[in-house]
Amino acid sequence: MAKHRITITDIAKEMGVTPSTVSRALAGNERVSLKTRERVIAVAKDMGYQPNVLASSLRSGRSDTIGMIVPRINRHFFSNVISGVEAILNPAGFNLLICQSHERVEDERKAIHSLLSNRVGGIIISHSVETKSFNHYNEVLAEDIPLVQFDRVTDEIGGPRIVNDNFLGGMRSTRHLIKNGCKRIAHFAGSLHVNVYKERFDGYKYALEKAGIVFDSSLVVDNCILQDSGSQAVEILLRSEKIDGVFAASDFSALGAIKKLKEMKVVIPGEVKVTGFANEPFSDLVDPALSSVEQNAFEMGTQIARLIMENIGKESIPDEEIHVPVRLIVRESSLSGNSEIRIKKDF
Amino acid sequence: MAKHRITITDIAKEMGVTPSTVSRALAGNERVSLKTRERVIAVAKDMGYQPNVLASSLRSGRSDTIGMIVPRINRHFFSNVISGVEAILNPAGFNLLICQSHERVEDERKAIHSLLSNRVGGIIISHSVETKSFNHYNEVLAEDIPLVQFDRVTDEIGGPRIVNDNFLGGMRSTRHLIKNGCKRIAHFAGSLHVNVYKERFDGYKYALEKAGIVFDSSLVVDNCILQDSGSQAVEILLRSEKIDGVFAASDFSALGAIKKLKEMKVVIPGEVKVTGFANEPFSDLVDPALSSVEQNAFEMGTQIARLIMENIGKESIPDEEIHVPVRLIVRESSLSGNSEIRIKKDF
DNA sequence: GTTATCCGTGCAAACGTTTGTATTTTTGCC
DNA sequence: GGCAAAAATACAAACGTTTGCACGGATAAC
Repeated sequence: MAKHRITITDIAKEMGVTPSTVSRALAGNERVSLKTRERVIAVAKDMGYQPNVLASSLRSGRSDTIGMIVPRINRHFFSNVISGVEAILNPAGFNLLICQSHERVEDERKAIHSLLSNRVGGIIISHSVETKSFNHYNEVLAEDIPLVQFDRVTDEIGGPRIVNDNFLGGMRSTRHLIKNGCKRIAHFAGSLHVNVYKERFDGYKYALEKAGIVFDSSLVVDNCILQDSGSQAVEILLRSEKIDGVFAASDFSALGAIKKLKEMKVVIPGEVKVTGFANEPFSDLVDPALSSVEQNAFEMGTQIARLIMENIGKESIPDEEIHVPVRLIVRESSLSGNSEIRIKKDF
Repeated sequence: MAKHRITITDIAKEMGVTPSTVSRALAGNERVSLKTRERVIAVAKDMGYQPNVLASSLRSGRSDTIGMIVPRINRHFFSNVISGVEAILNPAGFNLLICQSHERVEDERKAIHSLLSNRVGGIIISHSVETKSFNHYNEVLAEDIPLVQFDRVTDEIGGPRIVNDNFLGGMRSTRHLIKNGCKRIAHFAGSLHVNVYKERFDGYKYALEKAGIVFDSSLVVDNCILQDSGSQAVEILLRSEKIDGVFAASDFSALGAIKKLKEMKVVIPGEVKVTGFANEPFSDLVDPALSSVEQNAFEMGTQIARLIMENIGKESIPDEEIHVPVRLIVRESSLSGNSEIRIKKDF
């Protein structure tokens, strides 16, 4: 029916003023008298006016939409970061346009283009695991719209990066296993060209070194972040090696390991202790409950949002890396009965 | 640096033609010669042209952005529906603007406004649990942009509704429990003003009736979809009632029940059998693994996307309710050792 | 060679805002 | 009451497209 949407021109006509006055009134501009401002707002509400943000951003060159690209939204970590971002952005009048890269660099490239076409005011990104070169970001940087990287980041792109303290998480997990008596700790790593996995690995090595344990590369399984690969890895490892601990860079591979170990009648945590990473919702449901590193996803999101809002309209964006603290959550899968007291120190 | 974004006018000047020709050429319009079309596309690519969708939708009145409102994105079901929607929409050149209502009707209202302001071409919605009146949708209907409801729907709003076969899910779960020997089956329901919970409840009642079991309202716990309420409910019930089965409308309350029952040393499935709903990722991780009703979220998403694309630009949108089949997944939590064969029929 | 037809392109207005500048109205002051 | 200054509003162009219509030139028909 009412195909015609109310515009400021309609309001202007209705009131016998010009669109400019209406526009300024709605924007709260002091140049129009308080009386008129109030009248305009009343009439606008009365007529059911919905501002056209397309026209607005076209004219003003500004946009209240922020683009966000994540590998997948159905991952606990990412969906919580998104919630954190929205918690800050929405009340401030911004919208979030969310894209998934599905871990594919091609989709990531497409998403970038789509966001640029939508003239977003800023872009928030966590790279796909496939992404190794970053020239598709040149356009973003050339347009100088703020680009904030989080979690999966690279220093090949300027601007702020906000990451978990993955090194600390890896170090603490490993140290915790050592304190609980592990001597030969395997590490299920992710792709080591991705910062988060590299840093978890570095933390692992560092903890070993600090404890005087010689690093043994045959205990490291690369590209092992899925449940299946965790199962396979632990099975293969146990054939040739004697291990008494597993620090997995992902809760999923840790889960796979636990399942396989149980199947093999290896006692957890008695014979092998296991820790994971990300504190997925399932980690306290498995038996034994899985120790894991909690990432403060929501808080990370709020920081990202604040960062991008700060940088909108700024000429140059500072290069900085912000670390969000992580927390080791100790559960049954990594406890040796006799050291519970000492572990408390790990929190 | 290059603050100036390339426009079709730039391309036109460069080539010595007019913007209209460029516009038509890029749109693949037959009215411009193939030769020119090819040249335009080449030059556009060469100059790094990014179409301005704001200007485009402003002028054309069409928008390639679809808005979607869900209670929360960090729920397995919803994030998978979203993925399904995107899987169809993105290749077709549409973008998805996702909003969360956080189960609050006020946020839902705000999201609607925001989407309308963004002049989306269509809206996909699953209502918040709080939403009981629907007049905030009048504006959407008045603008006649397609509105597709899914999962949590109401027939107070016209247009297509796409839902799981919740009745069937409830019926099958209950029947399965009955076939496995349960005589007194409790039901943990959600808010009964929400269609999905109402229908699961109806399915439960229907199955009881068909089996000649008298419905007993004291075995129904209202508003019981969270883990904690599941724990409490089972504890309270067992004090006064003798039950041997629980059909929970949510995996979370089923989980709570399982945890509490184990704590109370009640044997599952020996003394009490439990089934849930939604087949959350954790349901096969708990011990005993939880029987649940799988909702085909991704496929539902693809259907929603097709539906909304079909209806864009249409005058009137047909009122229809589409049912997506569900599947009962039987796991340990509801099996009586001696009837495994008969259960197969439930699939 | 004239006229009709068609093809390719140009012209200009429009979408709904915002915003710099101009104009009118009000106010204060002598 | 006249005048300048200040306040309030109007005017008009612009943002980057799309699109109905007009136009010129080539081809075809007679």
